[in-house]
Amino acid sequence: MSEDRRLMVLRAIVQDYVQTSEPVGSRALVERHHLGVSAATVRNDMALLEEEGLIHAPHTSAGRVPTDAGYRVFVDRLSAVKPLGSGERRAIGQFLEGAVDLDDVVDRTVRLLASLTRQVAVVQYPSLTRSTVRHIELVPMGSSHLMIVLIVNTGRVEQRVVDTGRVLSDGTGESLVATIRARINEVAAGVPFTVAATRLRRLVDEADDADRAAMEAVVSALGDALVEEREERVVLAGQANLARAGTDFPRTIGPILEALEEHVTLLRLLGQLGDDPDLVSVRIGTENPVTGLQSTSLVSMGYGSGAERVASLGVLGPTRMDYPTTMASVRAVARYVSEILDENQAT
Amino acid sequence: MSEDRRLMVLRAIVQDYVQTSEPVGSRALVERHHLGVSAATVRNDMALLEEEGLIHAPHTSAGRVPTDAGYRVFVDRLSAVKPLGSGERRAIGQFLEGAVDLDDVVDRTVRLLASLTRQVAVVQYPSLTRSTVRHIELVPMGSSHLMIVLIVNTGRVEQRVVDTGRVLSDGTGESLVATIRARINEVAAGVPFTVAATRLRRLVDEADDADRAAMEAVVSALGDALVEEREERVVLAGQANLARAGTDFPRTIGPILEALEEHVTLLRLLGQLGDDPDLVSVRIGTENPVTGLQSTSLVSMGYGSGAERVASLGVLGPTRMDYPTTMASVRAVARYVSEILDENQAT
DNA sequence: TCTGGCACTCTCGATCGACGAGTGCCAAGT
DNA sequence: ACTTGGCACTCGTCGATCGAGAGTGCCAGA
Repeated sequence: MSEDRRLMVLRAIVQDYVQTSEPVGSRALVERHHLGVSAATVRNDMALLEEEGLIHAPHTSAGRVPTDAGYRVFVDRLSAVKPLGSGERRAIGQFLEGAVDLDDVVDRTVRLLASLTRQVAVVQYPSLTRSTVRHIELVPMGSSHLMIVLIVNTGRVEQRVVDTGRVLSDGTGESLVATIRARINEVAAGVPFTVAATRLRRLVDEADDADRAAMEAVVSALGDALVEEREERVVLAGQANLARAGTDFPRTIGPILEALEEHVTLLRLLGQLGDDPDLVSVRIGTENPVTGLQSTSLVSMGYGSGAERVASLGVLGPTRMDYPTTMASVRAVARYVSEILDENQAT
Repeated sequence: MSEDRRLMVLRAIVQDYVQTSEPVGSRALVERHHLGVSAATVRNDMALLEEEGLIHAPHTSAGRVPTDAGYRVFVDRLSAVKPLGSGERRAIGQFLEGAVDLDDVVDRTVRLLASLTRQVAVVQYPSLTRSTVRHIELVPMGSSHLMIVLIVNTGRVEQRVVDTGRVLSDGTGESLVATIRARINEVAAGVPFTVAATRLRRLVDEADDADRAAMEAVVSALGDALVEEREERVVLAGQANLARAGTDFPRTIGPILEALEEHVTLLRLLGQLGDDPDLVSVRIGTENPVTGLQSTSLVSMGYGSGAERVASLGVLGPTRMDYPTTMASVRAVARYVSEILDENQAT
């Protein structure tokens, strides 16, 4: 009853099932994989694997299918992340090269991931809270309004219009804007967002009475940009891949699409990465708390400029998925995007 | 053989079919609609309608289903846009109120449309080419790089980083930036984009030799923002609604989802509006050239601040769709969004 | 021109049986 | 203590058959 062989059998089952998408029986197994034993032996092993809850028979007289736990063991102990071919590496580079914009980078990334893995790709925008302020620009609009443009080290840009409640188009107004601009950049530029937020708050207290109202308006708008849930965004691509694979996927396309429209829950999901930020995280089927995604697996990884991971990206597909290859793609893309952000950062 | 009655019959067929999604027979028709005639008479009318190509029988002994041409007649001659309830109007207002951003407006709009119509919603970002420049800001980054922030009257903001090829952090560099900023805003602010583009180009020629290179870099980056296909963007929501309606929709969910990922073709589609920009445009089934969307109808309308329509929005659903209600929703949302943009414009 | 009646056509769903895949278990072999 | 071939058994799948029901087309009469 060698435990090793049982795991080999599990591995073979997963591989075959992923490839054929049909329950795999003992006979087929011994034919396709040269385990040195007979079908009967494999059947015994299968019975044990089933007892352990790693595989499962849809009905009495069908082959076996891996359970979520089975996939888990496969991912953790029976497979290695398969390195990408050089062609694919090159394709990634070419596809992401020449993005002009953070928006553009994110857009290309999500499409690339989707076409690479033929699954649904999910990319989170670099989070503001984990970034640093690069510059804050104030642009007067109309007589009393001010547009605040916030530029972050990841290249992300947010803007907001506030009413300062006083005339800005005359001489004193203009110098006020200049003063505020200088002040806030002085304390905030190059500083992590969380720190900047508190420093800015202090700035309001120090302001002259005359300028306080305007300063207050600007600072609280900046604060909003952080608190607001909108600051966290995800982008999807490849939903069509859910339909492909014909009837393969459960009839549950509806619930999945619905779950994908709940960006808030998606973000929460992406946020829960494994411990090591440099490792690909895999969440399989029911390991995943979100209703509607319990027949899917999420393969994700953090990315970001510098050492910090500022956001995550990943792909979502049926639990019956080619994990080694998918993991390789996700990892490669995450690394590449990180590099690109690094370059932009250096700029 | 009164033509009028025949059209009444067509209308009844469309209405019933939309509601039940099952082919409608002569008996059911006379029962549900009090046309003052017998089933046999209706059958004769149906035979004629079929000859005209307005309805069609899936098989010998089933009821009739409207053809694309039948829906067309229904939309053009047999239905009025059904005004929205006051509750719905209020809901639209509440949902769109409090958007902080153009991104936010677009995002809320697309979600609103999707949930209102229970179909796939499509919203195009206000096109740059049809907008006017509000302000252009230059922010030095690092020693020789410049971030250009372009603010448009619709509230849209684009940014781009260029390398000017000379040091900007010293005194002369700073004054150079100030000069360029002043110059370009002088000629471009408040001006339609197309005009601004040519004026800016001229500015390069007039520049001092010393400053020309920097000016050139800035202007050509601004030009890029226009030419680039990226400048046109669409946002989708409600894909899950395709799956809802169970098997109702053809098995063609896959192709539809694929077509929806081709943003370029979607944009072209949205671009082809009817003549009157204030009217809802309806494209039914095969009237639509895009492969994969030929079993769907697109209900769309332009929107935008001021008199000009700067972009379109709409919904996409099965040809078997409640046209009057959908058209009402699309029109209401388009108008509301236009209002909001107007307000922002005024700001 | 409309209407009731009637024969005809076709789809849909249920039933049934043969087939085949795959298992579980047992007894024998190593 | 494992492994293996054999064998009976279980079920799901596939195809054919059949009846019911819905809907039509057409005709003859009002």
